[in-house]
Amino acid sequence: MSSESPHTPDAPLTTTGTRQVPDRVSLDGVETRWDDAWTAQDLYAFDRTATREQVYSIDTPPPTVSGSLHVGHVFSYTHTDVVARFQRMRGREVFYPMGWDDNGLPTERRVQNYYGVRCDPSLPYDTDFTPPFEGGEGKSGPQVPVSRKNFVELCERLTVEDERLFEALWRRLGLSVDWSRTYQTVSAESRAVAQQAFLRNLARGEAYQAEAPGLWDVTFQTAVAQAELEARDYPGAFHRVAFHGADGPVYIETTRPELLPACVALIAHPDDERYQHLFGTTVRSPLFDVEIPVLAHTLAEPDKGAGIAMCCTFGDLTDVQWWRELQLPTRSVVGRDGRILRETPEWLGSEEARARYEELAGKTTFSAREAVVAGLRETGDLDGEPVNTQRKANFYEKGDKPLEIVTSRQWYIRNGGRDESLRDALLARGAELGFNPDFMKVRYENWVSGLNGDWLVSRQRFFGVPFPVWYPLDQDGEPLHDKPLLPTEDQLPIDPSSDVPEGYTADQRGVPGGFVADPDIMDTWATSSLTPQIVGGWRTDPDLFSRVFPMDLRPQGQDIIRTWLFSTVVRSHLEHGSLPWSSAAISGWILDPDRKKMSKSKGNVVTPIGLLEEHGSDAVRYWAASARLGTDAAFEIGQMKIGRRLAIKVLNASKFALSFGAADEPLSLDPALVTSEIDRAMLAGLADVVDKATAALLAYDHTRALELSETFFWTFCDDYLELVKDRAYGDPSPETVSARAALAIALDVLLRLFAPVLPFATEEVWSWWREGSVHRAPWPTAEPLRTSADPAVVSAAGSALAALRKVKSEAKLPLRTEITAVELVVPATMRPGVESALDDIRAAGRVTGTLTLVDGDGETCVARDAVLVPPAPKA
RNA sequence: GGGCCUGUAGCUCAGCUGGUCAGAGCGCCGCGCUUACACCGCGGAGGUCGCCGGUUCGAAACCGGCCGGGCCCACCA
Repeated sequence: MSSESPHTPDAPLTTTGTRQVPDRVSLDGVETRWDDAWTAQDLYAFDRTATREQVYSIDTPPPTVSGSLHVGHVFSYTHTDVVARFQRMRGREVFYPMGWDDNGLPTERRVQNYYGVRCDPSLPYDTDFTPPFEGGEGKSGPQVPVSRKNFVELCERLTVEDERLFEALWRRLGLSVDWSRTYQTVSAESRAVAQQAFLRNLARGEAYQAEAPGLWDVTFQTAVAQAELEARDYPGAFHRVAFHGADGPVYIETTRPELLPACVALIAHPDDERYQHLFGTTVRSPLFDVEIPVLAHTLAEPDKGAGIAMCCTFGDLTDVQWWRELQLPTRSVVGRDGRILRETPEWLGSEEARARYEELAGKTTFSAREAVVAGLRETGDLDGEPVNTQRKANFYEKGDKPLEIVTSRQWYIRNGGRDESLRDALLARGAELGFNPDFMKVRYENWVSGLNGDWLVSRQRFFGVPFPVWYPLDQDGEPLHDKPLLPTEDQLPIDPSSDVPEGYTADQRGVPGGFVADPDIMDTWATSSLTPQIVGGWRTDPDLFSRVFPMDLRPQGQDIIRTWLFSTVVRSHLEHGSLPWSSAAISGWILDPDRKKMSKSKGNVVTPIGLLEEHGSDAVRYWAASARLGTDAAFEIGQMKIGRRLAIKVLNASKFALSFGAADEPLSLDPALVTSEIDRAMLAGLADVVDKATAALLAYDHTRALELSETFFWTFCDDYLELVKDRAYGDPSPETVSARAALAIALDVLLRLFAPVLPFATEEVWSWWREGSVHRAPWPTAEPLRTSADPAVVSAAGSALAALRKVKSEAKLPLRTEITAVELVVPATMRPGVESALDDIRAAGRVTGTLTLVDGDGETCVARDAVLVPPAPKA
């Protein structure tokens, strides 16, 4: 438990013991070694006695387990882990769980194929069910129907294996998740939370049922919500069709002639001169001979098509609006299977029309269109030939056929789409939420402002969280939808298709006077929108919930702001009257080298585990941490190599800095021992870095923090370390002690600065000379490092050293070449710094003779008239 | 059509609210096994800061327009 690792922010900087630095350092095997150690220590376990003020809670996105993790996941989850580690070191008790999303279409399909089963909610639960096979791929063979409960059990069985692999990857990546706190979106607890939240929405009138036209996917045979729409190009053709008016034909243009029998009006703009004389009159439709009114509505656009539109029930969302606002009749002809309804409608105007219809009945819209067009040709009502066009059609994001609009009974949750005051309240929530980067906020605002209806939460699928609702059946066996039977909260979760409502017996299911289950399941976002409640124990552990909610951070991708982020805000607003979290961190995409979004399409997929094995986890994390939030990043192996180099440099520089003095002699971290000017200047510079890096991390700018630390570190290695190493080697004198203490203090701080990004390398070094874990060590503060010295002393001395090195480099001589005499031209601003570090400069530059300082006015030091004595060739 | 982001050395990117910058790393060229590191070190070359105007004493940075890239909404007659 965490109590073993004190992490007070004010821990003294004076502890140390003996050192055990390996002769050869390496990153090989650090990932598994430290993951094992951290697990054994329960290093990242959440201490639930912490108060809300002490806690930093993260609403981690649950990855879909039936897919596979890709580089983009590694990228964005690293961002979150950097935040988690930083906050933990700052002394916050970090609540960092991991969820698995196993509730959705991808899992449903995978289970079907893997076990050769198909969910049929009407079946009873079979306690001894054994699937026909395991490990199936593809869709071969018949599928055995099983009850929903059996299906869910199979799902849970299969996903356990996926989850194990996912966890192994996350552990190797070094995510500091509390692995005792995982959740599944399909678990009983998740289902119970989803059902309870729904029942509360229902009780407060925020959830309601309505029979209304809505977008419908004919392949999946389910209703689809606005947030799941995708507009895609779809080939179509304009057909110019004649309606028969009293004064001759009225031509309209349509891309959906098969909807002709569903036509309820012709509509033109009220100001359109061409149609003034027709408003208020009627025409008759071709082929089907129905009397159709000609009406005016401002939504009709005079420059589109013929300027007068055929309104059908329903061709598109504009039709729905006209139908509603002009109170038009309903004449549906497309069924839920996407085919023309088999029953011949009664509104058709003649025997001939009925015959025409019967030819269409049962056909797909595509075939029906061909038949209607043929009919129009025959009667001469098609003017000219169809003109091909590219139009946009709405698709379900997972579907491949354009959506139809059909009337159905569905559940909705209010989200401001039809209610201005709720919309304003949700916009205010968005304004209250700290988006990182902040421009992501406008995506939220645009989406909420553009909502045109409430949130459709019911889906006509089988696998998912069922609505906890039954309906009584009247004496005719018809369900009474307005008198739902509901379970109590303590009965949850329930499956209405196998559980029985209070006051009924199982044999009354489906019989007149009995009851029937609501057949639908909830939208996957209806569960996902409750991740804070699921993981925080809202239903079963109010004490925990009060300590973690409202949470601190929601990390996620920008593509699901309109879905996951928004729906979570809606649920929290309705249930708790607050935001679900105070901040959101939005990660960008990973682009492949061609600047395309890295997708799962073959060719540009790199398996994450392969990356981690090849480059090391710290290296991959470094690449991820080098990209700002909200910005797309290139998949760059080069950046990982730089990260690996940095991690190895940390190892080597640390080994060196710890090598001075006897290994069994404690190293002091007391700043009071640091007396030499350049040492004090180095620490002063480090103090600035600590301040700026801390501020950057608090602002969710991990990139800037890393850059600051890294830049300092390389200068520290290349200049400072070179300058002081001779002094540090010496016999203990105040100057030697100063150098050693400064090195130890700087190392101690640098390791902690790098710990969030390079958890393995820093922990490795920490273990050589410190107790406990660097990841529970306090985040460094600037105060103990602050001195009166000017950080510029280090750069001045560095410039002087560079000048001496350059002389040797240009003479093509080794750096250990001695300089017996040299003039150093020093800019006035650097003079004090160079003078104060002169002994170190001489030592590092191997200046054994005279070194004369001359005033100069450049920006760097320049060495001239150097007398070089090359080292004797090696024997 | 509306909105957001973006265009800086061959590559990946820094350049915070206009006045040391034209920068870093990679790559490239040259040199060097220096008692931490050759999974390294040192030195060097490389750019009209997309284009055109404007504001200003001064713009890569601010404003307008254009061009190019990415994304989100709207567009189904």
